[in-house]
Amino acid sequence: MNYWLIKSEPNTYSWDDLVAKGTDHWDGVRNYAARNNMKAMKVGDLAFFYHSVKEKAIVGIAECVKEYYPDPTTDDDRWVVVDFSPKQKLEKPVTLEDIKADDRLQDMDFLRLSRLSVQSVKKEEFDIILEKSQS
DNA sequence: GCCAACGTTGGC
DNA sequence: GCCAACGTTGGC
Repeated sequence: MNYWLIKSEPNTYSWDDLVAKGTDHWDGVRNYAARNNMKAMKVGDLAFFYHSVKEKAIVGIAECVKEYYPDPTTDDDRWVVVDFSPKQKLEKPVTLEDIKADDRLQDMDFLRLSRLSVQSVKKEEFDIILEKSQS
């Protein structure tokens, strides 16, 4: 079981959009590092859903329900998508500020590689953030 | 709205 | 295959 973080601008695609759809593919990734992460995802893996730009907060947890397959939105066979379903909404969003303020989370890819749209999260980091969402 | 970071493109 | 130019993302 692995943990991930996926980012989206809520204006383009929000947590509520995923909830409304039930299950949806995560398309539009055009970055090799992000794609490689998607290829590594397994069914049952969990991903934080982060709203960038305006909210700058993790708002929910999505579960990978289908492993990677070719991106239906392009003919270019380099790109793939995975399917997600909403798993649970966080009681309280965990903001970028919250993450920056926690000494234990300073090494996250999230802080170092702010532009990577699909990134991996360590189990310890996942647990810490989950804990923050409940306090 | 600005600008830094960084990934991608394209000329050589 | 290198590297400069360019475009995009996303925090501030």
